[in-house]
Amino acid sequence: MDIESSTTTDSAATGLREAKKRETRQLISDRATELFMAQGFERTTIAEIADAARVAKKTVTNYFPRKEDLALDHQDEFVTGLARAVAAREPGESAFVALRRALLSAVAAQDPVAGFAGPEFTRMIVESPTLSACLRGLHDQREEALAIALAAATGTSAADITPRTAASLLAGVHRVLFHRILDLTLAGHGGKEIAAILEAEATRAFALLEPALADYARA
Amino acid sequence: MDIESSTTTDSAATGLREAKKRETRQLISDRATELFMAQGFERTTIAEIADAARVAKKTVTNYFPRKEDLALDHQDEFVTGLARAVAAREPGESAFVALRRALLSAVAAQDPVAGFAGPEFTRMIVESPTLSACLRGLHDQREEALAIALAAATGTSAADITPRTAASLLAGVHRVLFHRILDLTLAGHGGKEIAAILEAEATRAFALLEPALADYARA
DNA sequence: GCAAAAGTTATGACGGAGGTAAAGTTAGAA
DNA sequence: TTCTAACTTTACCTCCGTCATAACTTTTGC
Repeated sequence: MDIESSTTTDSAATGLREAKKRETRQLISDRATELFMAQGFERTTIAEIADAARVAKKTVTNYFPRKEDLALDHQDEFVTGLARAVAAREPGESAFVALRRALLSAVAAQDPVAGFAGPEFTRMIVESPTLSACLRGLHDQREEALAIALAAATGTSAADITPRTAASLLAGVHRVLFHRILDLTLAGHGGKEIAAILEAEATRAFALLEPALADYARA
Repeated sequence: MDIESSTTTDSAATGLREAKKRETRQLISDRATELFMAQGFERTTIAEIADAARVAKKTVTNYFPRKEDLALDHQDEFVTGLARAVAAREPGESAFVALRRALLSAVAAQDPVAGFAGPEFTRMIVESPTLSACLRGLHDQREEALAIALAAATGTSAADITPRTAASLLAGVHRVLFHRILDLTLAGHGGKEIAAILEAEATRAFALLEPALADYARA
């Protein structure tokens, strides 16, 4: 899922114009990704991307208002992931258990949203201060969405300190493990190897938090 | 303490140049703060600040490489605060107890580093995406420094998942309460009132985490 | 005590991101 | 076919952050 809500529509509108729009957008995104991977995010200018895609500079910034939007996709899926895991938890399951299960299955599936993004993509992000800052913002939004979900699940106000603290703790564990995957990816480890390491470490990390939140927000 | 380590020296070096340097730096900082408060961070250009301080544009960016540096001072104190609290904990005291004590005393003292920065300053930060992103980065650095301190305190590697997770949890609580102070400041509450609210909420927030980390890194 | 050298500071000029306005072009409707 | 609305393009602008250059203060050699 992309940033724009328009992509949630089923491309039902009369095809030709919409189709060309999609193509143009995808073309720009592809060329941008290629250039970012090849020469880094900061070293790539919007003008270069526009030239590579054979469009005007303004067309690029029209589809992607900020340069970071060209690199970080699936933002909405990332931001809402934890909140959705809590909302979809099984009866009798606590938020803690649901989020631990979500992380372990994401690790087992080597889900890009959990941090399995490949060495080039990972290097692109950590080498760019702009993208790193953007990623921090996404983690923040994710925690905020989780706090709202926890407030709803426990029948408390979203301004209350308890759901906000719980969200911070739970999202914090996810964030630590996310960055652990990034670190291991940069160290040259393969996906399967990382998944094996992470399964053990995630279990330990959640075990540390378990005494505090094992029963919080039980459905 | 400022960003530059040069300010740690006692201004012993031959006076004239150093003195003028200090004066110029302070003058720029003062004019910048005035303008930021009056018309907001994003709406203030470096050229305006330079004009107000009667110096060249480049002189401003020479002292303050990035625009954010003009607004956010005391960065080092903020970043190292939690790690220092752990390093200076009393014998028999756990990291959890030391950090709870540090927060409660900072709240009682209405310490700016804890978030008591006044309504204008607070509004300046939250209304500026740039400054908000910068603040997120500082929180991140603070957590990282805490992780290193906890690894040292427990005799584990800084790459280990346990100190990193513990740092995330403890710094997370501090971050939630920091933003709570910001929210209450923006809502128009006074410092004493906020301190009273925060004392109760901080106690609750730490109580939530206590079962997990009460004995972690006991000195 | 003086002059040259060395390091530091301020200055003007430049590249890139992001935004606005107006004109040209193309898809879809009457 | 013709008109309307949208998307793309062009040109221009502001502003941040960096590069090479000029001016100054302190230090060093004589």
